[in-house]
Amino acid sequence: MRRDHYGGLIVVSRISSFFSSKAGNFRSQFRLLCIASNSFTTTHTFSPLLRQCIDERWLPGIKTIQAQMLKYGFPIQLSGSKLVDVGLKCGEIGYAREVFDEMPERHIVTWNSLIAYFIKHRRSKEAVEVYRLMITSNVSPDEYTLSSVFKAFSDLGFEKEAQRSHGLAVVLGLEVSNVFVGSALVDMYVKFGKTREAKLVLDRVEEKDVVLITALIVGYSQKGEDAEAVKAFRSMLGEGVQPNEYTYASVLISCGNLKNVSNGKLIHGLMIKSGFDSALGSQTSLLTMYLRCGLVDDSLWIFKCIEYPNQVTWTSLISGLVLNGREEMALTEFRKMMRDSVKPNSFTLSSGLRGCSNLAMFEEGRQIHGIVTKYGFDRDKYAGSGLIDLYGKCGCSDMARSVFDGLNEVDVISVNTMMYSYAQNGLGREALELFERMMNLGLQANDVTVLSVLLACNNSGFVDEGCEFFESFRKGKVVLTNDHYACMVDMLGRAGRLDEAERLVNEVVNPDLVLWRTLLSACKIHRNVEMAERLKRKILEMAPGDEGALILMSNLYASTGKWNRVIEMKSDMRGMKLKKSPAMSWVDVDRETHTFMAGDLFSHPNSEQILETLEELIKKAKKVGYVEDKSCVFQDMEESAKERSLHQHSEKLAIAFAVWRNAGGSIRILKNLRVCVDCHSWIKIVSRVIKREIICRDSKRFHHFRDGSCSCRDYW
DNA sequence: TTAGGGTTAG
Repeated sequence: MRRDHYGGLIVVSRISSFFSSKAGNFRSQFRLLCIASNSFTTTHTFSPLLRQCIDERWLPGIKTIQAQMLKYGFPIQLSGSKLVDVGLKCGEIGYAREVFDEMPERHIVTWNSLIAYFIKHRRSKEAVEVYRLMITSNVSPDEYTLSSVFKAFSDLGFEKEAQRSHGLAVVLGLEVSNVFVGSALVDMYVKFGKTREAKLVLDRVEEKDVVLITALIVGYSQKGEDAEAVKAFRSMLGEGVQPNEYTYASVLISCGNLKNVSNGKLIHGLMIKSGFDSALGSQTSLLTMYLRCGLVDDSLWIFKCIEYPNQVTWTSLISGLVLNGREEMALTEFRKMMRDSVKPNSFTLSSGLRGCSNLAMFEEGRQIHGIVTKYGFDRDKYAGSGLIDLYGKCGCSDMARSVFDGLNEVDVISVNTMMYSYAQNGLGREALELFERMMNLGLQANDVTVLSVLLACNNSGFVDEGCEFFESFRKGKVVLTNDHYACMVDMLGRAGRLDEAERLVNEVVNPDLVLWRTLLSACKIHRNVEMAERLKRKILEMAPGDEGALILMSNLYASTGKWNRVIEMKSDMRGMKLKKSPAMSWVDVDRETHTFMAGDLFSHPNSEQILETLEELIKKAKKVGYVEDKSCVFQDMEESAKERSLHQHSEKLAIAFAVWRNAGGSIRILKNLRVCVDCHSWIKIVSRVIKREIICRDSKRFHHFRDGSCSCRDYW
């Protein structure tokens, strides 16, 4: 390059030829010029270069020129707006802010750009600070400012300030005339949970568009005002506004919550027609809708059509399958997701864990715990609650507690889960201590809290305490449901306070079958035939042929020796084609689940060994005092046959199998019905004989058998 | 040169 005192101009002309060239080329030439030429000495040289750098939003170039200009003492007369703009676009917020702060006057666009940058990067506090500075500098915000800043207010929960700015938007006429401002306001009120206000804003906006209406639908959907969401969707169609993938995504969730398949299918059709059925977000909602409506097959078909399911899609599938009682399939899908290298998040993990806890799959759950740890969700409240639930439902309250103590945030749900775990495992005192702590923390109790407290009292036999709690809950904020009453009825009923229990049922506005059946089962325990018959009539009026009631009656007649009535009941049941569901037990040995059915002695491949071991165990148990309790046999048969029938209960078979396989550790049994008195006393003795803990989860609660006694203290 | 909405959970 030629250097003379005209050098600057020569450089300029050369540079001009670079203007049309591509960015990369320009930049490398620029660097060369910086190194090779000391001709950057006139403003003529700087200006075009600077313009090019700005056009290319190339901050390092700008900075170099600025440094040069400073070096040669040229005044910097640059447009601050441009520099801020370039700074923001290059992500150099420090630089942009520096320039911004030095500007004596700022264009409104510059204010807006800075606010928008902070909001985009979720730095709401700084956005609001700039906005406040704007107001105190007497710069009037415009539609761009307001449509941005409302998001920051909702993010920070600044309701009062938000209302003042809303007032400003009204004064400026922007609330009505600018749909961006309107949408931002709707979105903000939705995030504050104020759908009524959001709707009022929407109604005032002159020209409604898809985003505005969708924001409101989202609000309704997220707040559980699902019927309103569907209504808003309909009126949107009526007004001729075309929904898009976001709209479909939200309204479908509401259809799912309403279990309104017909609407859901209609909307599915609209989606296909308008071509929005291939967007992942709306596909995921479609999947969720079908799952919440219980149409598992349809949802699997939808899932199959999704080419690249993401984390959310997988989670939706897994949680939906668990919701529909398809835990095994949910876990298979969970494993498939991991194989496809899609990372789970805390939602996914908690869904997977719930699948395990429903089936008390301890080993499988432990493996997911490993994944929870691997991805760093150990202290997360969602995954954590899943773990607490798992360990609670597997009978390991200690492990549940250690997860609970490690959480980085305790909320109502995690405390509830922990309390419920204690309650199920008969650790009532621990549950109540936690309840007290929760009150001290100022956490608001909800319906699950109330249920956990009552269940804790029920399962631990704290009847008087339970009644006291119940009375105070009645005066509290939580609306009591039939479930709460059922728990109390069970508690009073089991304690033999049948009249009180019946009075309580009569106090309920809409007593359901569960309540009456609970009372009936208390009659069975206390062998109150007269009251039971009265209740049976009532239940059969409500639900002719109710299986639960008939079985309870038949067992009650059997336990009071009224065999003729038993035969009558059984033939009635046969007439109605009702069959008692078979008693089943499941036991996990070496990560495999084995199923046993009462009375089924031959279908297991190891039947011979199982029966041998069982005989051995019964013999040993008898030596230390086990005597069959034949009152548990609800069939009229000879005494020896009764004994045989008792020996064939599914949990006895399952335990014998586990003992034969001699896998270490505790024996974990899951049962579909409740444990009978005979098995209960037998297992107590066996736990001492074999010196192993046996944990049995029946349909209602846990029994931890250890060294001859059970955690339920024989009260269940 | 500046602006708005979604899908998964206990």
